[in-house]
Amino acid sequence: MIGGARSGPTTLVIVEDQKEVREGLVYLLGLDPRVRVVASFERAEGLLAWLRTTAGPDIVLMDIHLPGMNGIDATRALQSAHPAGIVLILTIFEEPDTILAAFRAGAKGYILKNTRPDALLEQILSARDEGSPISPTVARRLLDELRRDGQDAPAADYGLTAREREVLRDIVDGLTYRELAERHHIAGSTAKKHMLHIYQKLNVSSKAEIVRKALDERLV
Amino acid sequence: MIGGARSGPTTLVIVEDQKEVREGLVYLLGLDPRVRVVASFERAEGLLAWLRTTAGPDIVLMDIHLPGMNGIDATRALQSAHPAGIVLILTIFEEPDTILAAFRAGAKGYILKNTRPDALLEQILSARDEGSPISPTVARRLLDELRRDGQDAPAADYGLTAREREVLRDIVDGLTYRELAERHHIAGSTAKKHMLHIYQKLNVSSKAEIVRKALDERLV
DNA sequence: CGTAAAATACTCCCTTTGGTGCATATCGCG
DNA sequence: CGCGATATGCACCAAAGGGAGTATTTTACG
Repeated sequence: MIGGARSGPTTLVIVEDQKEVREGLVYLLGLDPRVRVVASFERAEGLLAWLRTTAGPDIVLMDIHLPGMNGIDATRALQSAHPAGIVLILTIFEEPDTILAAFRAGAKGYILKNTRPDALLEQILSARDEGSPISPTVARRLLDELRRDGQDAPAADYGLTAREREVLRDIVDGLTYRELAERHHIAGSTAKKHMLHIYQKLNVSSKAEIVRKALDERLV
Repeated sequence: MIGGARSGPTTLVIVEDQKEVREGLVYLLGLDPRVRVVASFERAEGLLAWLRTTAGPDIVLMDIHLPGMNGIDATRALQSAHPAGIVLILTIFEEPDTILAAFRAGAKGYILKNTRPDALLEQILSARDEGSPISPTVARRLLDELRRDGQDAPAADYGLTAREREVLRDIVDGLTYRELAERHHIAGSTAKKHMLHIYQKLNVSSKAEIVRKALDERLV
């Protein structure tokens, strides 16, 4: 079982097609007694076949560019077969799309190959303890991408005044003009007047429409 | 100007209320010639005041729990005054809400105080080069939170009937009972009757509330 | 200082909505 | 078959909402 109870050092598997890099990693990681590389593969298919007959390692270090099945598809396959398994992407690629795809596939971390050896080891160990090691460059890409996703609305504010935005918020919260008036210590008729202005600016004519529009366009 | 062209070492400012920690950081970071701590404050207000009279540093290390203005509000203020400035949160707190709030406020990185000194320095330097250093533990929280955001609709349907869901969709689209009735070839009073049932099932009492609830809980 | 925009407030009028009660038709299921 | 849930419909009423007009005070800005 991948990710099962450990005894002794954290067990690793490496999937990396370049022989020198693969052997370099095996050697390098072999120097530290806290981890133990139990297998390495140059193709993802090799790992998947191996896992059908053997207890899985604690962590898989996965390259992305591989002959045959790529690292992201392999991650997805691994996750669906062993949901508790920990896959860390270890690559030189940092395209936003690739990064997002990796995490969507279930990768727990994304480390760049230019990471210093001692830092690499720390990152790998952190993954075993419920962490998600992500190289700073990768993290920035990821945040940028998610920020764009989340909002990026050019914030069409329709020329609403500060007061009108306040009123709008309360309406979206379901308040009547009377309740709204009490909360802001103004007359109900004034609250209504503000709303009428908002209606004109947003080109709608009922509370239901305005709530929909405000939520859709994130005016609140 | 924060984040402006550098000459020589990366300049840092530290905002941290605990005297020992602050002085420890100043000392520790002072050992490396690649960075230079140009100021430190125990309150965010001090930093903001200082920035009004002085050219800003490359990077601000910001604690979250501070007397007076907290680190997240300070980050927001800093970002709105100096959009190019780089703020790294340096704290012991790792609550998902706090983490999200920090990034939404404009923080570029989020480092935990238990980070080893040499790693801390690497992280700080990576931020200057378009990176976003994020401690593994924090990254995991962030990914979990963002994953949750995207999907997870337990789809509470409140026992609505098929007809009621139809009516609900139209109401969310901003139709009046009359328009809705025409569209479905039923009487307006019937449309209203359906809505009254929906009100009871969802425990609300106005179109505005139902639109809000339907959109919030993805009932449409 | 003067002007324009914004915020405040009221009146009148009509429409829509929310709430209640009552009634009929249909359908599925035990 | 009869029961309950669903869908349909109407009447009535009070509350809220939408629209138009007018007017005073505050605030912002050149």
